Amino acid sequence: MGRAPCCEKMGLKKGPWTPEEDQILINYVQKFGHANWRALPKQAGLLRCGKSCRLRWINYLRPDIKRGNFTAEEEQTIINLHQMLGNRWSAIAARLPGRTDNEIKNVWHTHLKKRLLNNNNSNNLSSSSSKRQRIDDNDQHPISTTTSCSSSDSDFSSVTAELLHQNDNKEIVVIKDEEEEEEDNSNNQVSSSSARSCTNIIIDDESMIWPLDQVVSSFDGHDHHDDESLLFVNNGNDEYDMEFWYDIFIKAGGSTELPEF
DNA sequence: AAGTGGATCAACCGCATGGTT
DNA sequence: CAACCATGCGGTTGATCCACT
Repeated sequence: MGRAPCCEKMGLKKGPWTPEEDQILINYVQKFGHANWRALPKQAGLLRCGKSCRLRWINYLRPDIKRGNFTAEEEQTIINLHQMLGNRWSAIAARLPGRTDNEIKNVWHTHLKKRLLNNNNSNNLSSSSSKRQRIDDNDQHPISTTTSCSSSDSDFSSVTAELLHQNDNKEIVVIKDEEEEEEDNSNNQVSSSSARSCTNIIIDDESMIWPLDQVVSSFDGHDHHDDESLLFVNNGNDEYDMEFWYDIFIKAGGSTELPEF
């Protein structure tokens, strides 16, 4: 579709912002707001494209931006949220007041990712089966700990969500619905509308379907053959709404159960 | 002091998405 | 319904800093 070319006009400035430019942008936004980023630079007298102005404002000039290093609590929150949401930096930033998606993304790539890698290197898991190997092929930093939560939300009564394993863009979440445990669990169908109908199904990043018992036991070393669990993998393509899982996690007070790394 | 390489982070780029005409 | 437009998002880049040799 017709995507508007950005900064197509010659003469628009690029690169680092000067204090003067910052001040012009701040003054303009404080006076007139930023209803139209595209028109803003022209009206404010800036030789920048609207996109650049927006980014500068959002990531640096906004009055509610928090400055300084991330606290240990913030870092742990990022780690937990990344487990639940993957690389959804804006979603993570929305839950960290004063922090921007760009900042969080940078912190993740420069600090947290490495820290997890180091910790996991000293905590290596040995692969034991071909199916396990298949899943771990792209797994650069598996997290061997388990994060659990439960929810008493009326819509999802007695739901327990357990993050079994996470790697780059894949989360494996076991959902135990006590109400549905008594229902038929032979339903081997995948539904994009609700993971509750994904009984005993796992989808990996190539949309392959694996038997629940083989996959789960390969991760935690236990036989889940009789589990009436729902196994769910987010493959990072937005087929499933990880916000849903995050909400369950938060409602259950999951943030207090931080995995040890 | 100069050179080098890794770490950091602000900014850019391209694509996706949703709203409007 | 299609085309257009504005904005948001995530990945990537490149300038700068800093420690080390």
